[in-house]
Amino acid sequence: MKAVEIPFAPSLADRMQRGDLFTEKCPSREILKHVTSRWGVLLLVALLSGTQRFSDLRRKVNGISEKMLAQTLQWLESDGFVERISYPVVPPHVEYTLTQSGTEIAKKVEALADWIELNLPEIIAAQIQKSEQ
Amino acid sequence: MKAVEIPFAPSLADRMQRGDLFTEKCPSREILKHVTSRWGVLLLVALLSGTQRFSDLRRKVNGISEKMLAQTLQWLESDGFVERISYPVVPPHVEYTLTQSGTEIAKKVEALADWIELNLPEIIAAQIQKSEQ
DNA sequence: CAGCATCCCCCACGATACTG
DNA sequence: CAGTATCGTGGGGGATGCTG
Repeated sequence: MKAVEIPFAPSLADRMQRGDLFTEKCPSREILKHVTSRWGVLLLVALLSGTQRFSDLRRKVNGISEKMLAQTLQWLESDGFVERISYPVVPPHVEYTLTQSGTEIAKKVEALADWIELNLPEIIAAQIQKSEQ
Repeated sequence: MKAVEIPFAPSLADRMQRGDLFTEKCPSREILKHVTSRWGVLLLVALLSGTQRFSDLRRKVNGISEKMLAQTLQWLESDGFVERISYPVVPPHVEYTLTQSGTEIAKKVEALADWIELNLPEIIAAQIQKSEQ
């Protein structure tokens, strides 16, 4: 477990003028990386359906490997977006649930994903047009 | 220039039950990859401020290399999110602008980024708490 | 100024095998 | 079932140098 680094607090002024996001080593970029990662996006959206087990998620998110599932869930858990509940039984039974803040951010991510799915036809059409000109 | 692949059309039924996003090789995942890529996010948000030149963007998005700037802009252009306008002068003058659909998706991305910046204190606090327990 | 070409590195990720 | 450990690869991405 890597130690948490000292957070640097951006001034309110910085935040007002559209943020420190554009700054290197801004802590937000790290969170953003977890959330917008290839599997982070899909897991957050998947978890909006409610509490699910490890194997449920593995089945639902097509193409994810066990390694990346475990790792991404750990990222999201460490950011406080996902709560992991392990029942001491055999065979093991572990459940994953979105926290309050996890639900909030998942909805933002879902809005993005939904927009893309909805507008996919036009996007593809634009690509084809470009390739033909 | 790579040929555009034949788009496969997901059935409406699939779309209704929360999408083909969970399917491997879904075209949406590719778009999502461009948009949520490390630099894609930042460029989209940066371009919400209006038309900007290559070097403007390079300065604004701290830490990006010329290579990744050019490459990411090409991704976004090929998806129809960014329009590239090149003026035939020397020295070269090239401008980048969000298209209509680019503006829409950029706003979704911005909403996500803003949420993170706003809630960063709580997120960091949650991380610290976890590391101490 | 706005790139493209080239080289190179690192790590995200997949595949496989093993465990409590 | 729900993971860890290990190994190998691809490509994301940086640095540098060259052009119109």
